[in-house]
Amino acid sequence: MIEEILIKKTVAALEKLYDQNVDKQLIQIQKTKKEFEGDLTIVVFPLLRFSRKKPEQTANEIGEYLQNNLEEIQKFNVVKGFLNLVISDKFWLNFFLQNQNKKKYGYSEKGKDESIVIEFSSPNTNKPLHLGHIRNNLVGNSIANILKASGRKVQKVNLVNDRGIHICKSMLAWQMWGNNQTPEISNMKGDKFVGDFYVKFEKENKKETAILIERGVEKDKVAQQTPLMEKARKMLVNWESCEKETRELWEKMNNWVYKGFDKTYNRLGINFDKTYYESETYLLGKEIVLNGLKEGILFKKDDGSVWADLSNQKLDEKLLLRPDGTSVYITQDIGTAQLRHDDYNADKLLYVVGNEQIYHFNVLKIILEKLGREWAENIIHIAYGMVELPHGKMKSREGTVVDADDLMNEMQQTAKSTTEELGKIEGFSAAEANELFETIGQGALKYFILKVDPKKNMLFNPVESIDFTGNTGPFIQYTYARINSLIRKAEEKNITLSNNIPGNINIHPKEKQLIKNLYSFPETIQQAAEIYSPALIANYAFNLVKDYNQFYQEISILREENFDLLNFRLKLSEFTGKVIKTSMELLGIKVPERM
RNA sequence: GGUCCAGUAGCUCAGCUGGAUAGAGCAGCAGCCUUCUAAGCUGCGGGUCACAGGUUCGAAUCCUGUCUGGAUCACCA
Repeated sequence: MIEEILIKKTVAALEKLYDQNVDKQLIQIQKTKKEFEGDLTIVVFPLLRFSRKKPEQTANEIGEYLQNNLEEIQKFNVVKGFLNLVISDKFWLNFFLQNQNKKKYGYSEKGKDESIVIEFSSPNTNKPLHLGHIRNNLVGNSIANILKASGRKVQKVNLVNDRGIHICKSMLAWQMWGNNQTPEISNMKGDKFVGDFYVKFEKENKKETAILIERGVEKDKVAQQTPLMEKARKMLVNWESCEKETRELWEKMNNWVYKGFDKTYNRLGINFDKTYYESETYLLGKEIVLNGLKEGILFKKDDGSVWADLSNQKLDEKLLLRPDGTSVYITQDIGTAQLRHDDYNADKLLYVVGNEQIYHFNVLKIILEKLGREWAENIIHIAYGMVELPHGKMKSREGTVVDADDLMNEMQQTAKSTTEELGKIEGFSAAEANELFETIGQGALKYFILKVDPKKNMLFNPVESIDFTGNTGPFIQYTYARINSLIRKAEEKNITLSNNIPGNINIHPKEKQLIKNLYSFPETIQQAAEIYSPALIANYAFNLVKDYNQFYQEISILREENFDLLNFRLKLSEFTGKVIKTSMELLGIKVPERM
């Protein structure tokens, strides 16, 4: 890396010029701002105390030294305390030659010593997937891709919340009001079918709640005391004691849901190396909790419930087992974490889970540590922000939930009408056209979500949010297709590309800008991997594409008569296309050959 | 009330461990297709970086306080 070389040489310069031994941490190198001449800039302010001279003079002296001692430095200029260095064309061309034909340029082995298990998606089997899940899936999947590209060993796992009181609610509702209907008979997607019964339960339970309130029962206790809730709790006890009828119903309904989920996952392009089910891990959690009780780490209350005392950590007490012995969310998470650790013994256990569960993961880590699990410190909660709608949060009760399948359909439809309006599907078969609409629709949706920092809450406006121009997925896809078209045209003209690019060709500023962009791709991937941020990749792709379009618009390629220049520009386009494709792959977005 | 997160252009968002005159896109206005895909390119207007202090040669960035919004503190997950 040129930056590292520069840092070393700058340290040497300070030694030579001022007889000072300077920590390389103090050497600040940044990309030169566009309005100044240069490629890289050294900020000399922090070095003044070593030179004991004015900023301009210090910068000039260091610049002089670097130019004389580094062949990569062609020239330099000084603006205030900024030493702007112009890197020689030869260096950029050299980089270009060495990397243009790499299959997976940008990928590295840097992180190969680290193994990671990443959990994301984690659906409940009582509701269909919605926009919030989409963000979770896209972020999780993309982070997994990025980590892999950075060289780390990655296992993607899903954890299905397939048991618990909430699941019993939809089961109970189906039992009571289902009339033996099935998704097949009602011609519905299985997850939607089951989800409707969950809603039905909540509705009926609300009615019962209202009645109890009328009778004067305390408001905050009512929700737990309705006849329906009692039945649901009883069902959960039955389930945990493996009562046959309950288990059969449970399996039947969950299978409906899985069929539905599979369709959604497929369409989103999401898959996992392993799927955990809480029904298979909660017993382990229970066992760990009971052992903790035996060892006196946990304690039991008079009603038989089991708790962890976290007052030493300035937290409250935390329930781990209900009085009837059934387990709660965190109990199963304890079991799941243990199992996952046993299965993989990974260096890091990542959980992509919404930021509303930050407290939950803090507590989980603390309890695991209390229970003597040293690996608990390897648990990292990647807390992503909520997706908000113009009216605020999504609320199922108010019918403002944006359904995942519906949204994808709408995206495809919008892609279709926009594409047709632009008259871009000449020569496409119906199947090809449909595939293109899907690619563009998915690209728009995925990019829209992934371009924002995962940590932050984001706003999704169903009517306005998704554009196809500007900083969008389709714009990036379009540029890729454009490059492809260019390469095709070159082939039609029987132009044979050559790897041989003379070192003395004149590089246009727009071309250099592009090369610099390509140069920074690998470090961008590393950075994105370190901070778990697909947004970095998205922004990178947008910048790259923007610069390419400027180059494309300003410089003629196929009309260039000098073969070396023609060849170089085509090669540069090809390389750029490859990097666009790779970065979009990291985001889980496909690029079309034509659009 | 405690804890955590956020507040940057009319709107949606970038701005990495402090560095140059705070950037994109959308929306608005004005240009560019007989020439490589106009889902593009060029230009214009648009800002008290919530507010007030502090640290620093230098603060949107770090610290403190205030205001505003959100999350969380469940025998829901």
